[in-house]
Amino acid sequence: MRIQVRNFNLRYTLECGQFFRYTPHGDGYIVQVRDSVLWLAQHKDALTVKGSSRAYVRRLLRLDDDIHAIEQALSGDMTIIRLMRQYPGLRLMRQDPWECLVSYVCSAAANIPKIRGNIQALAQAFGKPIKYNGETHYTFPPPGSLSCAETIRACKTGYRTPYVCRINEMVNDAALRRIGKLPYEQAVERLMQLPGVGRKIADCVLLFSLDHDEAFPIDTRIRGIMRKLYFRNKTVSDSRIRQFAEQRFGAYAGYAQQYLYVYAGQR
DNA sequence: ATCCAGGGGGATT
DNA sequence: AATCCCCATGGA
Repeated sequence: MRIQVRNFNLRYTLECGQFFRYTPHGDGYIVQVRDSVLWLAQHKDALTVKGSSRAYVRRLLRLDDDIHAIEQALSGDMTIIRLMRQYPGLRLMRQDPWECLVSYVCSAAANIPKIRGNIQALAQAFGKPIKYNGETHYTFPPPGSLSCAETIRACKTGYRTPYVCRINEMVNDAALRRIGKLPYEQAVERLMQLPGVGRKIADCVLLFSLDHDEAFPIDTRIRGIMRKLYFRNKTVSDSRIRQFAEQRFGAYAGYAQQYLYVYAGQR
């Protein structure tokens, strides 16, 4: 199945650090989300999809986002505009909220290869096997199923293990959807009530799975590049950075953040 | 506010 | 082979 796309780049979108369950395969990628396994490849403005529907992929990759409106909204900042031209087609994704939450709780004080290992191991230990193209993949376990602490710990989640365990009994898909519908600050507050979820992880979940494009996750990489670009390398608190981002980038601060993140990453 | 434990992985010695 | 460093959160 094919989808015509515009202003979209699959590689930038999958590899920019927001999403963990993809593997290069052939001239495309195998992508896993909750219970789905699909294969995606891009040639020019044609996206080829196997194993999923057009509607599902449009939703996952936010193909209906109005890039021009986003560019317009961020046009007050030449750095961001330049980065949007440098990485054309880099989109935020709309991940599964539960899988995104668990992934980012595991991400605390970790790095991308380690997080990928955690998620893969959790899926293998708790998920259901599914065949795709003769290969066995594993679904991501639903809320309520991550209850055995020892098994979770064996997935090398370390001190995050009790967080995963408790979150597993504190939320479900419907609760996350409801949180996502709250105004941004209230949603942050609610997510931060979960153990192991601080401001950064709350912002990641809101941005990458719950359509809160105003969220601006601040990790060390973003902190560093923000200081360098906007604070003359001076030490500034996260709340100052957040305040600056809010007034400079506004409703699409999260998009700005993702461009800054890749930019800061490759040097 | 400031400090530091925590687990695992990578780099350095 | 031992040691150092990184890192988001939570608790002291």
